[in-house]
Amino acid sequence: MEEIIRNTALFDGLTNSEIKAVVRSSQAAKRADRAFFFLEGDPAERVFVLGDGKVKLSQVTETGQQVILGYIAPGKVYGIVALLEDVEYPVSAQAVGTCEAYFWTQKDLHRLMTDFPRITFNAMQIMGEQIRQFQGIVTDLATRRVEQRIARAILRLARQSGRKTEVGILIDLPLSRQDLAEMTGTTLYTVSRVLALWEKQGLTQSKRKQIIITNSHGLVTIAEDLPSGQQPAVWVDEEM
Amino acid sequence: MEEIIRNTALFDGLTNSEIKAVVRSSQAAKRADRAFFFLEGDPAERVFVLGDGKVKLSQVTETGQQVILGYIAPGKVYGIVALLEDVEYPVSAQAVGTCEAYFWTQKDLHRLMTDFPRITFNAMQIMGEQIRQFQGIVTDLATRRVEQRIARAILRLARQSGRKTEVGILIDLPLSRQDLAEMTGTTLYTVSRVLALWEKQGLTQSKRKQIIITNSHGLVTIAEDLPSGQQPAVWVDEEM
DNA sequence: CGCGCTTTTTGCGCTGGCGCAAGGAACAAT
DNA sequence: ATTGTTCCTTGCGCCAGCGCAAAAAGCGCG
Repeated sequence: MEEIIRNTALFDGLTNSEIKAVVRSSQAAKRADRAFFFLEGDPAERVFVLGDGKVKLSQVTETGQQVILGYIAPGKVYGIVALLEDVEYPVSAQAVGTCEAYFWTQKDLHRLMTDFPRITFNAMQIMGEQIRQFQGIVTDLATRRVEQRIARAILRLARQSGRKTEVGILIDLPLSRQDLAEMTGTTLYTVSRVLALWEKQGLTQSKRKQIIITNSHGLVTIAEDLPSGQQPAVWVDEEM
Repeated sequence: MEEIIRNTALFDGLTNSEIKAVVRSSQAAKRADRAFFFLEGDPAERVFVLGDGKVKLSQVTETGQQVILGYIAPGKVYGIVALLEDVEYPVSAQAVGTCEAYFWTQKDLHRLMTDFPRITFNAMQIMGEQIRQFQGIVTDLATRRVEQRIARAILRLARQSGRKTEVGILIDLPLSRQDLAEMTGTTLYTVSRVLALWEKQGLTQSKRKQIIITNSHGLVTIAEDLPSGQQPAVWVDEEM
């Protein structure tokens, strides 16, 4: 547990004794599958670091459509907006499978930040990272066609939750067609059809809530919209 | 000029003497129409506050398609990622008309931030704001149909660059159909047709690179996809 | 005022992707 | 095994939005 906290970007660069202080003011939170850590619109007062499991971040529109903004892997921070004053969580955070997390209240973290300014620096770094990521997603949604968006979403997931197997890179998440549709602004029907096509082309293998990339090269070709047969930039390290 | 800097969110809550120190380390930058303050991919080493004019933030895909991520109004901060170490600007910032801005180097700002921690706090606040905004745009792009997205983009612009006139709320930006298309992930043709329709319905009046909202109520109805005739939430204050 | 450039409009044909509906497959619980 | 539930597939019809092309309208400049 101290291990997780020590290796989190939020507490990067702290000394052992500083980490101790951080650990001391931490609290633990467990969630069963599908339980929420917080809901969109809740007053944001806790910053979380995921210990074990996966967490889904999503928004829901007035018409009830869900949008998945991303998944959190162990060691990653979520709910970081709780550092700011008087804000609400802009997304909901839901456990995907049983989860263990650590959290700090706004008050505790403010104290830690004054004691150890490095944390403030780290927090800004994380927020900057997020801004960049969302800007990229906006550009994706605005310019790419559906097949490309799906390819890019899968590659993004592979980079953060990919696990190498004999067959290929397994997306280590229970990821339904519906989920993928909600990440890419399309429908489960279209996702299903695209995955069926890719299976035929030998790019992926997919089962119920599971996807394996069997030819990342080929998938990258689609993701970058190359006229096929070109050298793609590195997206997923083949030798993970 | 001190006036602008004093009223910027980044320097909110500083005392007069502190503002003086901030002003002392500031530098001025002017740009002609269409000139760039920085390009996507440039090493990020300056944080800007716009004094006069308008600035467009955009990304370009490998295939050359431009995406407009937003416009900056006077008094607003841009390039704030330059606070972080070793990053590149994720967007380009281009002058729309002649612009005057003030900027601080990363080094200067780090010093100011240690001297006046309030600046750090403000910076985080701004970044949090941006994260929320982009998350909202992602959800828009993923779930709304074109007409709705255009309505929402225009209302967003109205809130930050709207000017009340006798006819209605003028979007105080030279905004072409193409620009609006690049903000909403559609084509200039579709934007043109939508604006023509709205003109007929009395919702907007549009000329070359200019849009006036003549019935914000009606526009909001579209933006929120209400079955028409319902009470919309407040989007743009009619009594601006 | 006339020329050239940029922006806008609109007709037209086309298609990518939507979404219903129905059936099948995988999993969980008893 | 049986039943219920959730998830996935696929045929089919449809239409929102794309994008070419060509013309019109504005604007700046000499």
